[in-house]
Amino acid sequence: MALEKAFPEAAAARQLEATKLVGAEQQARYWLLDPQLAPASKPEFGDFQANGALALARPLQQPPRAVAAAIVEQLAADPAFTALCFPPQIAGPGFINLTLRPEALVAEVASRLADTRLGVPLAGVAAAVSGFGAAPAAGAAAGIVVPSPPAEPVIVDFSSPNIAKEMHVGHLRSTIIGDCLARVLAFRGHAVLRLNHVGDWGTQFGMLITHLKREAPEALTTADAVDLGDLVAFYRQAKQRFDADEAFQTTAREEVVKLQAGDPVSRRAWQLLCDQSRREFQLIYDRLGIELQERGESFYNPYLPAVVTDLEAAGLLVIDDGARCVFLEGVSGKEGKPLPVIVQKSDGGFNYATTDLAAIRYRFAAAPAGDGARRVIYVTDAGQASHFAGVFQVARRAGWIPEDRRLEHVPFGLVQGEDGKKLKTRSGDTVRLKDLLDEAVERSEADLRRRLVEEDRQEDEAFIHHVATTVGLAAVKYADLSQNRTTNYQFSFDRMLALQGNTAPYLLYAVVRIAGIARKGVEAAGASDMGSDPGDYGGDADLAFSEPQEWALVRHLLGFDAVIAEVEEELLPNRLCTYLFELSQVFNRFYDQVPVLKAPPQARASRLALCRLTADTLKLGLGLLGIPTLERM
RNA sequence: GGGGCUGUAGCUCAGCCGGAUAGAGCGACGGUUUCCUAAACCGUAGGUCGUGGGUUCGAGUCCCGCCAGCCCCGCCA
Repeated sequence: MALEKAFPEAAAARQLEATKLVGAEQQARYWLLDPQLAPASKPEFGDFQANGALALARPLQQPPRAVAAAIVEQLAADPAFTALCFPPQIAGPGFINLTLRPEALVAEVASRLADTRLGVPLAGVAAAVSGFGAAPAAGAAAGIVVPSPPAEPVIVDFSSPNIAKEMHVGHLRSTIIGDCLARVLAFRGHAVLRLNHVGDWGTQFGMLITHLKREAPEALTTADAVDLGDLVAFYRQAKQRFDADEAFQTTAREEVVKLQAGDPVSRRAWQLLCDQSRREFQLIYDRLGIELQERGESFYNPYLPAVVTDLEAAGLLVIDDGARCVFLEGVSGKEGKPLPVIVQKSDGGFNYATTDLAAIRYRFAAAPAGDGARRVIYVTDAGQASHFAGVFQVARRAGWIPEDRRLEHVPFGLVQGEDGKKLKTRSGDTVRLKDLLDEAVERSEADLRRRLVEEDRQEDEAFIHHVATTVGLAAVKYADLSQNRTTNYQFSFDRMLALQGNTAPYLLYAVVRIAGIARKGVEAAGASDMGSDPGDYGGDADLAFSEPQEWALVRHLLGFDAVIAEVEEELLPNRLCTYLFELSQVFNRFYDQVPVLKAPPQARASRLALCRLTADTLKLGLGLLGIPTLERM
């Protein structure tokens, strides 16, 4: 955040001090030490704390507090620093506590109010604008310093359901987390390619087509001859036959070969099945407000042979038991033998590892023969961690990943039921995503209707439907995103729809409260002669804050950009959720204890401005989570 | 057998490249409404951070051992 501009100063001063205190021969070593500046761990310590003095004490052979004192002396001599912060306090064993001057905070609030990006820089612009003393809004005000957006895209590979199957809870996390990460990256100014790597190729199709030829041939020639539910049943039967019947297996494998070779009849059947599934997936995506570009496994079919050729040329291929493999370094399997990644089966066919390798190769290859990606992110369950580790290693050794490009697996844990086991329906089936979303919305609607009765409110059906849908879907998304991605999480309708706690309804309610103030503010403004532009309640006022709850809100609001930067780097949406939850809590305390509309004019204008900035921050933050907000609920 | 992830309050979980007295929500108990939606706010109780070592001025956080749970491991994806 802009407030952290104090940081470079502190760092420079400390480094300067280190130079003086140690001999020249040791300078280089300490030059690289950082002052360990971090947000204060407790409000009474101020805004930031620098812990670097403690680490320096030993090498300098001086008491930590003496080192801290020397640093503080340097800081005090710096006009830029003293303009921003009060004189630093040395506390405890040698912590340096920094407190920002109110004027600095107010100035930053004012600049955020004028900045639609709320202080979040566009990627690549950060360095240019961050010179000390530059007004944070300077970039925006000077009119788009933005260089042409980077041509190299960031690819987010997520959702990835399988054709001829319905989406189930297993796809939930990938879809929601991937969408959120894509939104954050796009907001930071990256060109984002959202790829849906659907399972539309391979053995499963041989199975299905072979089975349908006997059971329901019309499905292979006529669109929608059987509905998707039946198709799923056929798929299950096909799988059973495949596992039990050797002759069927052979036929199915031959069918795959025909399909991959482009046999017109097989292709036509495949196309029909894909179209049908695609429409079904799209219903879910539309409902969740998620955009995706489909590029399934079949897309990489033409590139599969080149994978093998490349690996062969790189000298990585080994034929083992008739299969072409690359043996992994540093990963030993059974009996100490290195673990293989099989890229071509003994029957000559390719498997999913080959497809994943072809995808990596294509995605990093320069356009137009590839995507030329700068960063590729895979959002899949943690169970595939070793698969991706292996595939990534092969891709690196093959030389497909240029220097300074990033390739990351973003794993997530399982969705579990409240019994701690994998989520299932009462009858033991996997839960269909559609049913899960339906139930969330139904429960949300029931809650709403109960409240309307209790509060004696009248709302029309359109309102009820809209609110119930928004809240229900938001609850599902938020429950997923607010959890640390890497761990399994327990799915609970009751918890996610709770009106209090770290839930979507709680956050949405905070936005609704502010919207209420805005509405009333505009009505009141119509009566008096304050400005009547509803989008600008108090924005132009001179800001002045006095109450502790106002300052708490100010300080929290100014942390937004730092959180976004963190999510972009760590790819952990729950950090943003925690921030927004805390912001809502701080706002609710403010709302509870500080009157806004009934305050005297000067305070009122400042408080309205704070409300607007809070609402904007919540809306933007929730938007990045893929959650739309409401004016009333 | 090898590898990965996880173990923090009764429950669900945070804890941001080690930092000051380990935080929140739910649940429990007790308060707050002439006032912008009380779907809120305030307070109390509750933890030897799985366990044993180690590194460090300082460890929930890093390293090693052990215990428990989940997941992955050659021609499925």
